[in-house]
Amino acid sequence: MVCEGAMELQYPGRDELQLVEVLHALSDPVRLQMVRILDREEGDVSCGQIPLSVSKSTGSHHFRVLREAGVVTCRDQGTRRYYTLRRDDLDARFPGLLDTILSAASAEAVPAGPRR
Amino acid sequence: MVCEGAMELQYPGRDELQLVEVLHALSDPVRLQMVRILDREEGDVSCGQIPLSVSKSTGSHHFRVLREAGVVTCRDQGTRRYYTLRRDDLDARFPGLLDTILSAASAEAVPAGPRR
DNA sequence: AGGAATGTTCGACGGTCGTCGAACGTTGCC
DNA sequence: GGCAACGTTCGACGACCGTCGAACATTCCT
Repeated sequence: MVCEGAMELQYPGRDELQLVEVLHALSDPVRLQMVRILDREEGDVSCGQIPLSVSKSTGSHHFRVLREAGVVTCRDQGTRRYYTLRRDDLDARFPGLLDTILSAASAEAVPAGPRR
Repeated sequence: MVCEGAMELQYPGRDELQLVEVLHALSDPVRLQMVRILDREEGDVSCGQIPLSVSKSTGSHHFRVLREAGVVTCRDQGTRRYYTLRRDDLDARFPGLLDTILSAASAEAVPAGPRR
């Protein structure tokens, strides 16, 4: 849709971030992958730019979960919706959490060849 | 039961820990609370010693999830089963993850009265 | 205006999850 | 031996989750 016209998308404020919600949002392989890409790309990534292993609608759903958990924000530009990691808010509320999880994800993601 | 006699309980080895599984295990309020208590008590905690907000069987179920995700180990002694956080393994595989999450949980857990 | 591109929403589906009480197996103590 | 304490297992239940295709809304381009 990239719609909602006058009203903004809803997501929790910095002080409303719930640890359990964030952990749950990141405990899905697809969503974790999304977050890793958002991390690498330094924001400004739209749905279509990410090579998703699921359908369009499923991808949209996962982005919504991330948004409602407070992990990402989005901003519309033309027909695209760009997502951004809420680094500052996450760091402020749960210091080090995002980085640690991203590091853990990288450390684990050694598909075939530990040292290369 | 506190049984299984000749065979040990199954749980993943250090190198088999999956980030997504760990995050999922910790994304439940009851389980996160369990882990927080195990952290404070420095291991050696049995089911019955924890003030659970759920029934006995549900508590047992959650401990199993934690164990199968590789977050805790257990050891039987008499009629009791003592659980322990797998700190070393978690730290080795996902450095800082456990501490960061525990800190985040503490930081967040200020029910009514930020500074007290 | 018309059409293409992008992303959301809406059922619908199967599977998993969290919860419980009841039944059971172990262990330890009278 | 018998009984109480402890924790697990077994259905069962409702709720939620991940997935999809189809339909829709918005924007942009020609």
